[in-house]
Amino acid sequence: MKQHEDFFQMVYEVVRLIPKGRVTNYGAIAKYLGAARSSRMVGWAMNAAHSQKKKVPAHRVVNRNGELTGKHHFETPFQMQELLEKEGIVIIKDKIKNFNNHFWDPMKELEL
DNA sequence: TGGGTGACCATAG
DNA sequence: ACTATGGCCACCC
Repeated sequence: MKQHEDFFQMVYEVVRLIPKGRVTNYGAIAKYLGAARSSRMVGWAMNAAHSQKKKVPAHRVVNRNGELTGKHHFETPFQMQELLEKEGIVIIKDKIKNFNNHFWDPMKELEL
């Protein structure tokens, strides 16, 4: 029985709640889940996201600077940027333009 | 037991 | 903009 698998599922659930055209970062998700495990674990969870039955919009998760640090883990290195641009997000040199305007914080958006 | 690594983060200079 | 440092925690030698 692995505890981290529950954590993975929780991460995926949060990522699925990210609205189209919005993005968040690894640390925000870790914080929302109680920060029991660090943001590294969120990134690690994304590493396994592609093998999930239910799809996870992993392209909507970037690092704290709005950089597409996870692009190399997609099928092609451009896919992450293409998916985001398709949702109306502008990316310059692997960095999201107006990141602050697109940022979606689960702590603020999901709290009652 | 210990070192290196990683889709990270924060702070300091 | 950059580097350095410490923390984080699971994984793999």
